[in-house]
Amino acid sequence: MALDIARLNPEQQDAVRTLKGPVLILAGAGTGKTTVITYRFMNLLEKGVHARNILAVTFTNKAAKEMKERIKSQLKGVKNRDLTVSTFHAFCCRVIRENAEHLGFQKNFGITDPRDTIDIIKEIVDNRHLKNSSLTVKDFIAHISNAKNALKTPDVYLNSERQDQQVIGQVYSDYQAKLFTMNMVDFDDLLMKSVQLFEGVPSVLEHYKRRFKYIMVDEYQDTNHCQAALLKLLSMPENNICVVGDDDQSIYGWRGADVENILNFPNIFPGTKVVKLERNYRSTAKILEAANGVISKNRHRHGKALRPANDDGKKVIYFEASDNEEEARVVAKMLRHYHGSHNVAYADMAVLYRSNHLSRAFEIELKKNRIPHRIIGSKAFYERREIKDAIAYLRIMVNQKDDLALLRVINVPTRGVGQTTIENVFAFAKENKMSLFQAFQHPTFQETMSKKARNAVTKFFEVYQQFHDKFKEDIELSQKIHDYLLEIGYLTGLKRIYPNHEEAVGRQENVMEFINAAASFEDQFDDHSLQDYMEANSLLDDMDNSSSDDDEEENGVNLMTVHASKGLEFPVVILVGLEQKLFPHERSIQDRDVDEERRLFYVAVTRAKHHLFITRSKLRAKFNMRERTIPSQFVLEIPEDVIEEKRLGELFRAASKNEVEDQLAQLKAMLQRKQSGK
DNA sequence: CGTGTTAGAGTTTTT
DNA sequence: CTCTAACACG
Repeated sequence: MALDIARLNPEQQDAVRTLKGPVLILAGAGTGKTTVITYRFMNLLEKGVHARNILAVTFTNKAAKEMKERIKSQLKGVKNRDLTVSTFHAFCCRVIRENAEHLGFQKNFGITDPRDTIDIIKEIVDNRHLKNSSLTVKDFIAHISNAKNALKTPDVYLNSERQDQQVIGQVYSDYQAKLFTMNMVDFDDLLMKSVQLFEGVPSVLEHYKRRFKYIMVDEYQDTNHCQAALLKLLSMPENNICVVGDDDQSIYGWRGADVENILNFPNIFPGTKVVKLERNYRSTAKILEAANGVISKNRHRHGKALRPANDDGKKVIYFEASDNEEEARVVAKMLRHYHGSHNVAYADMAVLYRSNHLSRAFEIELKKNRIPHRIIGSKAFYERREIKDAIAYLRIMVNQKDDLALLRVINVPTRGVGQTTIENVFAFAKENKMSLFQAFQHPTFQETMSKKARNAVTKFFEVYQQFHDKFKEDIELSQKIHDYLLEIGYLTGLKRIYPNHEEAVGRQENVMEFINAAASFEDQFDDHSLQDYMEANSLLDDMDNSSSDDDEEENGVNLMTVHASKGLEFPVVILVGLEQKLFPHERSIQDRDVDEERRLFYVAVTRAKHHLFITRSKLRAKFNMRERTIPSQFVLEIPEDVIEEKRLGELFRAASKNEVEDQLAQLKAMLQRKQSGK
């Protein structure tokens, strides 16, 4: 099928047609960025470039998946195996795994979850008696992460003249040592070690350069120093690199993203062709005027304005609730109103908030009103204790050096391995420089254990060994996981861990759901390897909660943070909690970096296609208290002629027929619930 | 060794 | 309010 480039506007065509050399596409929100990047990919294929030689990098799994699907639907001949469209982290993970030996790691290394990092740093702070240092565990973690993003090794800190830097260096270096002995890496390591690998082993770099002759990067404004370095290494000297981004949507500065990467791109890659996409096909003119008006308050921009392709549309509506209960009630009512009177599907509406904890109030209210909804980005499922336990059981199966995982499961359910045994095994492992896994099985150590503990541990490792072999067999992965968790006593043990019958059943269902997720992974990727499944799990991003394929939820209102909404669009957007100290967030005000918050607000506003409804609560619940609030400065920055404040009575016109029917259905549902409840 | 209770602390955003 | 860590008891 020929590519229909003619339907693109001139700037878009220009971007799609420029295939050689460095290209910077400055694409405002809703200007057809994804279309351009996908078309350009396909144009490369059409001009004879092999799919194998193209690398496309995105930030989220969802974006990667979407792009892959768009390409595959247009070009049937492309094989999945040849397409490299992945996130930075997934790509780097692959690179490191393929070259683990160069870094001294075993190929089956694991990826820490953030909780592991906390535990490790805590222990280090303890050992080094840094409890009273001015830096908290959190601070150390942040410093280490920033260091990695900036490609700084522990030595840089250890060699510093400043004492506080040296302390960070010590913790950093201990942390790396600990990860190494556990054969694990963290998120930032994936990126940093890839760069170190490319810099340190030219033949490896050469290999990937030969493979990936054309590179495309989405959301380039969100790259950090490390990622930029990686791309430069890979693309030099031909520099067939095309990056797409929008400096006005740079919202990950706190994570090390450096807007300078996109601002300076033409200087780093001389001869860059710059294409600006400003024509917005998404939103109404009024919504764009609101967005443009607010973002123009920022300095230090590339400078562009969104030009509307659509009609004026409605004004932005602003509402001040007296307290958060009322805010939630009004939002629910508004959703119903749009659904009933404007015929908008619930799935086409989104409730956006600055921080996660605000979601709760709306969740409760929507449940009460029986409005179908889903919360995107709550990793809550994976945070559940029983899921973490199940994962730990699998982690130790993949990587025997994973002390943290073993520690987590050795006594879950309780097997008689108590604190004394744990302390002893730690000491023994340390003395003999071995992993806990080895120590537990060492005859000398086993003699020191109580009979009860010894029997339990022996049984544990017997089952372990049995399944260690079995996992190599080519049987259905989900089946193997199920049997393993059953045999080792975890599935049945849940009843003992949670004496409350109902709770035990609920937890068990969750674990079963987790096992089912493995089945759908198998179907999707035709992959029965436990290691690959675990890797996919670790690299899951919050948008990727496919675990709930509930129809109710799939077709429901979308609740998410503004960060999570980037890249998405909705006919109706409800933006809540627009209060000073909440949005912009208190910390950004202290740090005098309100600009990034303003960009975040800009992102939120530009998600809306037709209707934008903004709320604030005059009283905001905080812990147990209620605090008086001030309207967000951003609301005041919206040009007056495109926003109107409404009072409670003015919000809803006479209810339409649809709406009445809707409410009737809701009443019926409530009645039924009451009856069945009694 | 295992479990239950209580005091205390904490809410930004995430690959 | 909610989640966690420390502690005391059986």
